[in-house]
Amino acid sequence: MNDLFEHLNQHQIEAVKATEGRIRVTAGAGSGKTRVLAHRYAYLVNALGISPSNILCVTFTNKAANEMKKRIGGMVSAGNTNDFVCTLHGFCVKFLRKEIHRLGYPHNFIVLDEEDSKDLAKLAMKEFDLEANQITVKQFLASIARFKRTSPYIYGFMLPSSIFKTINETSRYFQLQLKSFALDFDDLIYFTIYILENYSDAKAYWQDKLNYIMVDEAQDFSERNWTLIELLSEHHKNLFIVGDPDQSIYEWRGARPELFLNFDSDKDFILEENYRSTPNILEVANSVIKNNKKRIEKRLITNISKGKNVIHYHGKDDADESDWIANQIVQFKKSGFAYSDCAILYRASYLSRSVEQALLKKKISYTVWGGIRFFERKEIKDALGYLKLIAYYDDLAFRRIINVPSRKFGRVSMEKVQKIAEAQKISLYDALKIFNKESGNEQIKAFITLVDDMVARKNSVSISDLLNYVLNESGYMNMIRTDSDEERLENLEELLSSIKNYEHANQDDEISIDTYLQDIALYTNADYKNDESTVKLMTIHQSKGLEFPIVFICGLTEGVFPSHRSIRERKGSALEEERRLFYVASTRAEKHLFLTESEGYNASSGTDKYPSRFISEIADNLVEVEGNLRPELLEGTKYLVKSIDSEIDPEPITPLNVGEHVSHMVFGEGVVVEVNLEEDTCKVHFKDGDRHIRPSFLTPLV
DNA sequence: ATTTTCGAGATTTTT
DNA sequence: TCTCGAAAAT
Repeated sequence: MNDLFEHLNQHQIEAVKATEGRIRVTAGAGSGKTRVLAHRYAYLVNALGISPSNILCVTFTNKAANEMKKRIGGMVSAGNTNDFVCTLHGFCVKFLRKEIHRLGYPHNFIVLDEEDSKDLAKLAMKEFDLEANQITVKQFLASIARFKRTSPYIYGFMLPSSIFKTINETSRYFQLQLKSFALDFDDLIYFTIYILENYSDAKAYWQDKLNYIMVDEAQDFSERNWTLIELLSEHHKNLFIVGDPDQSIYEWRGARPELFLNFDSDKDFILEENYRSTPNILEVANSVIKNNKKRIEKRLITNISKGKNVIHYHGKDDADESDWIANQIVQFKKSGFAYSDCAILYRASYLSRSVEQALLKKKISYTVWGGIRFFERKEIKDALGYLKLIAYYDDLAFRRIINVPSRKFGRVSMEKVQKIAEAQKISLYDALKIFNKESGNEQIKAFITLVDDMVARKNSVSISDLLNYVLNESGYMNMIRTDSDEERLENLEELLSSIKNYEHANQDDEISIDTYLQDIALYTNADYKNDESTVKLMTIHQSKGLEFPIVFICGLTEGVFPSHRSIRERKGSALEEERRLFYVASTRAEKHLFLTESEGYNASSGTDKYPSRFISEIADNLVEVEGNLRPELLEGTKYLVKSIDSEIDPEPITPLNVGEHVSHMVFGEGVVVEVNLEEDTCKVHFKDGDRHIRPSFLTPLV
């Protein structure tokens, strides 16, 4: 039993042993919080005899859940299923499969991912002529989310006329959702809360069942997440939360780190000892994060020896920056590191491109983590669309694949079928059968025969065989093959083999297309593609919770990281979040940390590129500069920061004219040669060349 | 009249 | 790389 505590320090052991009551653990980066959670879980099971079915362990991502399961699996004797080690959304799905019948929904309701929601939104908007010119799909979905947050809409879901007095695009969106019994991510949380609050027997059952609840990354919880978790722990009151406000990087999505700070705890633990990074790296992280005003002071200490300097490389353009990174990796490889020891982190996914090119050139094998997430890939969604159509006659799946591959069934045919479906209140697929009798073509006829055939056989054939057959017979495989799109073909192969794995792993249970689709409903990542011998490329958000011996943070350009959107947001909270993002990124590194950026022209902000303000926030003696970093570039950053800060009021509109003489703080005097009002930039001829500059950065010369 | 193809434009972060 | 709108192809 004691070996359970062997690899823990005193604070960690105390936290693990504090099982009863409301416990809060504030754990800095690299202080071993996952380890504490896993050990606590094992302690509950092995030492106290609690059954895993009475423990809920909530993680933030599916990846983290899998990681946690693996760790726990190594400590808890086999046979103890840990069903409730999952994301909060994952728990809600499990909960709702059992309980949603109370609201008149079938247990096999569909979960909409973001793209599905977008498709639905587009449909609803189109019907009311609200296409992109008025509001974007994103804005429309945001308004739906707002509506769901503020209205008792679940009641309205069941009786749509009672809540929507007028028929509009919003009510239509709800109607479409209801027709497919489809829940989006928000619905999962809200429906669960609704059932717990309104059905006392369900509430009694679940509150009694969940003896112990643990939450990882609790600083990323939204208000509704807290409502739910408090509701679930109301009876036993054993709630153990772990988090780090400095690593809150999801406020844009509704995370409320202050609720973690305000948590009403019986006992508090603080883990400050860092086991991951060298002091050099920690000091860099600390010297940036301390610029945040909204923060509790926390000091990370470490016993690791000093280590190598953090290096800032300044490239002359983004290709140069990427090449430099690739060269460093080659050097590390020569000195005995593996490619998998290296990670390249960036603010936005599009930044991976130039890095990828450089790695390809040097023949360095790499994996882009979740760049395009596996289950969001077109071909995977199409393949699953065929399965969904067979399993549920799902309308959304129908729309997706009816003309893929082409069956001469375009917009006009779709409208006709939709009319039939609407008039008779039947699914689109049933409507297609009626449509087919009147004006169907050969291909549509063959499609119907195929689907009907598959529906008849769906319970007697294995899922993998069925999918394989459908993809071949429908001509989908042929389409991909004639495109000779190797990657898509491989992805489909991978999907098939993952289904085979699934069938193998669950061979004792009764499995069907239905259960399979339900089980993968929340999976957006392909976690099984974990290649040991490749450099990892990922966004900083995706890197959370991971660690690597060697980390490159690239694209550290003002306007990219921090992004110009958060800079523009006047409240400053967005900028503080960017800073926390930098903190997360830099504390991923164990031994070596590299910060890279480059000169050039930034198309999205319409100006030249300057080093990120975060670099200038680092104390001078902490970084070593490589590359030709001209001092005026750092001045440019300072100027950029200052002028945006002073831009509190809407900038005065004094349009510049072509030919006007202007002066710029860094580039000196010049002449305006072009004015672009739409992009709010102008091209100025300076003595050392032409540059695009925002008018507000120029002073007219009299 | 419909469907398909082709080229231009745009990209934060995720359950 | 993917999405969307306009011209070409059926």
